[in-house]
Order: sequence, then C-alpha cells, then structure tokens
Amino acid sequence: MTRSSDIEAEAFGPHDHQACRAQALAAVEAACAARRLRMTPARACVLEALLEAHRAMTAYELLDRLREAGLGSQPPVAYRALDFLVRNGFVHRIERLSAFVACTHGGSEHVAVFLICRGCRGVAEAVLPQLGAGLAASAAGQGFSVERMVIEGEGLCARCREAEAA
Amino acid sequence: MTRSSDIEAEAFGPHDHQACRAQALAAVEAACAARRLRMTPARACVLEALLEAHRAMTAYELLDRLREAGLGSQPPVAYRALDFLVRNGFVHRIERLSAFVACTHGGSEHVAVFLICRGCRGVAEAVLPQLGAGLAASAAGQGFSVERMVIEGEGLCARCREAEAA
DNA sequence: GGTCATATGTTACTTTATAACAGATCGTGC
DNA sequence: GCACGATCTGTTATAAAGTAACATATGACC
Repeated sequence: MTRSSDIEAEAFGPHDHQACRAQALAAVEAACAARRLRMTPARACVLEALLEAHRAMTAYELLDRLREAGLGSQPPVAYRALDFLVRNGFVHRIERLSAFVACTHGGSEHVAVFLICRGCRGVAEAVLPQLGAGLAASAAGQGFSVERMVIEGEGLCARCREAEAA
Repeated sequence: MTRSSDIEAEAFGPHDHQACRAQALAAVEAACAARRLRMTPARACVLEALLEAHRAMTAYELLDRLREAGLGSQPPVAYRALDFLVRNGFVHRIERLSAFVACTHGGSEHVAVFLICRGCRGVAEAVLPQLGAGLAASAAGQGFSVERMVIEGEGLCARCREAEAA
C-alpha cells in the first residue's frame, strides 16, 4: 500500500501490474459480496478491460470488448455496465476525456484527484482527503452543498514529455 | 472586488448583475485591445449571451443565439467562437456539463474552481491560487507536468436545496 | 494594392449518450 | 415449486456534442 496523502504517479511508472489488478479485483468482489451487488458477465467484462488497460477507455472502446466477448453490441449495454460500476465506486468517469478508468482505491466513496497524460492517456489516481473536505466546507459556508467533486489535471507524464522533446 | 481566496457563491445570490456584466465586458475589451485580439460579431454574441445568462450554456444553445442574430447556423460557428473565448481565458468550459460559462476573473490565466448547481445550472467561480499551485507541485514531484487543471464541485445551491426539500 | 494570416460559411460526418419498451432472470416469501 | 417484484438484458431509434475538410472572405501590414 502506497501513501495516499500525496499524488502517486505509479500508473506512469513501472509497477506490479498483475498484482495491482488482482488486488483491485479482489476488493471489488469483496464489496459486491458485502453489499449484495450483482457482478454480471457484462459488468465483469468492462471492469476487467479497464483493469487490464490501466488507462482511460471510452464507452465505445469498452463496447467493442463486450461485442468480442459476445455480451452485447449496442451502446446501452456498455453504458449500463458503466453506470453500475461508477455508481458503486469501482470505476471513475474522467470528465475531461469522456472516458472511464478503474478505481485503484477500493470502491468506497472518496474524492479522487486524477492526473491525465494527454500523450498515453494513462491516468494516475490519488486520494487527498483534506482537499475534498476543505473545498466542500468552503462551499458549504456559502450555502452550497457539494455532492460530487471532480479534480483533474491534464498534462504530460515524464515518459511522454521525453518522447515529445525528442 | 470580492475576496478571491475563498469560494464566493455570488452567482447564486442577489448581486448587481448589470454591473458584473459590464465589468466583465470591459475587462474583455481591454484585454482584446492590449493583446491585439479581434472581437468579431460572432464572438461578441456568444460572450454576451453567456454574460447575460450567468449560467452554463451548451454550444448548441449558443448556436441558437447566433442563428437568431443572423450570425451563422452551423455548429462550427459556435465552436470556433468558443474556442477563441476559451483560449484567451474569457470563457471557461465546464467539463461536467459539456457547457460553457463566462469568466468572472478578468481573462488572465488562472486555475479556477467551479461550483455547479444541478438545479438551476448556475455556476460560481472562485480562484484559489494556492490550491492549483499545490496540486501542480505535488504532481511535478512525480515527473508529471500539469498544463491544465479542472476543479468542479457539483451539488445544490441554497435556493435549489430549499426548492427540492419543498 | 499585394499578400499572408486570420476569420467565416458550409457540407458532411464522427463520437458520445439516452429514451423507451419488450423480454429474461434473480431473490424472496409463501 | 412457484408467484411476485425488482433488477438486468436486448434492441430500435434518436438526441446531443464535436470535428474534418475545403472554399471564400476579410483584415493588417508592408
């Protein structure tokens, strides 16, 4: 387990991807069991594709996977699976990309910060509890109740910056 | 001039809208003069519609205004005007809504925080310099260079929360 | 007044997302 | 076991958001 109080860009560096995938999958399975959620074939297919890719994928890219797996070929199939996964905190929607990425922080509710590389489309997720809380409190002081927070930084990861310079 | 180190939800409360509009317009005009930018009829129409509405509007809503004004009826007309206004910091894109809102902080580059009311679609903008800088620095520590930062809180303003409770 | 950069007009198209409704399946209580 | 309500799936159709490409026009500057 890495520190989560600072931004980690592991997604952009070498890491034990097999392990991070297995761990995320186990966390989701445990959450489904605990909360009586149904991890159906279509939902599992979408989640696995995202864990495998470790980058943001669009609904239509995911629909291709579903089609290949014989699990449906129309947009609502993908959007419904994504809706379930996002609602339950297993996947995050990246607004900036109109795309989706698997959550690497275990599925409970949390405010996440995303670093999005415009080169490789990789996405690093960090959880900065004090940040979300501070913003929500500041907004509440004005009578505004924040229900959802989107924090996304777009730029270049170290590798892509080198590649672009070359 | 209000404090900009904390979130202001003026957009959701009573304020001198006429003055805030005029002030924003003057700032944009000054910036155009200083930077040799061309404020053409289509661009002005879009900006004025946004200043007038004081809420997020989609590209197609703005295109309707352009059409009414006889300034074009095809999507690229609206998108080009918006591209100019966003590039120059006069308008912000609200990712969460795929929509646009006039900037209330004078057009220079800045990291803005938006509070988006899902009831009335009103948008309050705040500038929290230390926040953007902190995030960028944290990311830079990981070799990631942030070029653009998106911070959006979605929820309910005081008025809409009351209306919903009723 | 030529010319280069910028802005406009238009056609056609891609990508992203949802509404609506019929049918299948699951879990629960009897 | 089976009726039931809730949830999930399959499908058609369409809405909404955004862009590529190319021709034409306008402005700024020498």
